[in-house]
Amino acid sequence: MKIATWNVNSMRARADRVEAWMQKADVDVLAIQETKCKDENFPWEVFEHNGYDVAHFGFNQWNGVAIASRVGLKGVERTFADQPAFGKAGKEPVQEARAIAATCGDVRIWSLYVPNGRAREDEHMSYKLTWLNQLREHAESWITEDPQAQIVLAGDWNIAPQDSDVWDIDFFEKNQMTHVTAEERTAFNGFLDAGYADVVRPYTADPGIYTYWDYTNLRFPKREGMRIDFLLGSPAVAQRVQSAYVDKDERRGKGASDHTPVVAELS
DNA sequence: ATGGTGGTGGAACCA
Repeated sequence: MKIATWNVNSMRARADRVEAWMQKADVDVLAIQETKCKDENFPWEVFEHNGYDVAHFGFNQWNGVAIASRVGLKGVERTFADQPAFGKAGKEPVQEARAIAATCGDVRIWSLYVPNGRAREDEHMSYKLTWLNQLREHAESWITEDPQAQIVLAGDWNIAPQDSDVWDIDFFEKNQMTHVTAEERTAFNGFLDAGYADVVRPYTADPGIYTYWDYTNLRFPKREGMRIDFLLGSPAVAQRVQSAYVDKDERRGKGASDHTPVVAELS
């Protein structure tokens, strides 16, 4: 069973590339982030024509997550319990379209788009940390209650957990950038402490393997990327992993997303 | 070449 996660940065703009990639990669399940559309604009046919069921969750041009599967798609859940809401001053806080789950085959998959903290002192940073902590509490309880549970937390985590996950940690510290702070890393490591494992890193341990390159500043040709997209597996999933890779080719050429697909194959 | 983005929606915001 082949599982992938991919922040496509607009499902409409990326429809052809997503279709071609799914055919090439032959994945069974694809967790998608940043669809940037509502249901009425979602390109359902891209998936249906290729034999996939798909569930989407999106309100507008912001965020948006989906799961496509050709091994079943049951128990679709939108937002996790008590998912923190965000609202600008004077506006009603809303639970954003950042989490959708489905059971595909025998695995519970979450497609997650973790909030971007924007800046170290920004109110979005505390939102991000709270959001992650709330999710972690649930994720921890799922495997505490059932140690055999097969769960994959897939998505754009907007965190570089290790210094080697960015092209130059000194640049990030000097410019007070996000994604690398102790608070963000602690939030991410909470999932590892709870028993989840990054099932891709063991197969992609070489330096310079990233999943995201900013469109600006020629980051891709300069090889200045970040590893921020992860497949975290519960213990029962982790022991099934046979191989994994990051598809850097998908970042090349005209019309690429700024993120690459990240893939793991389970027995 | 001292700059160099892309998506959405139709200006400004987001990443």
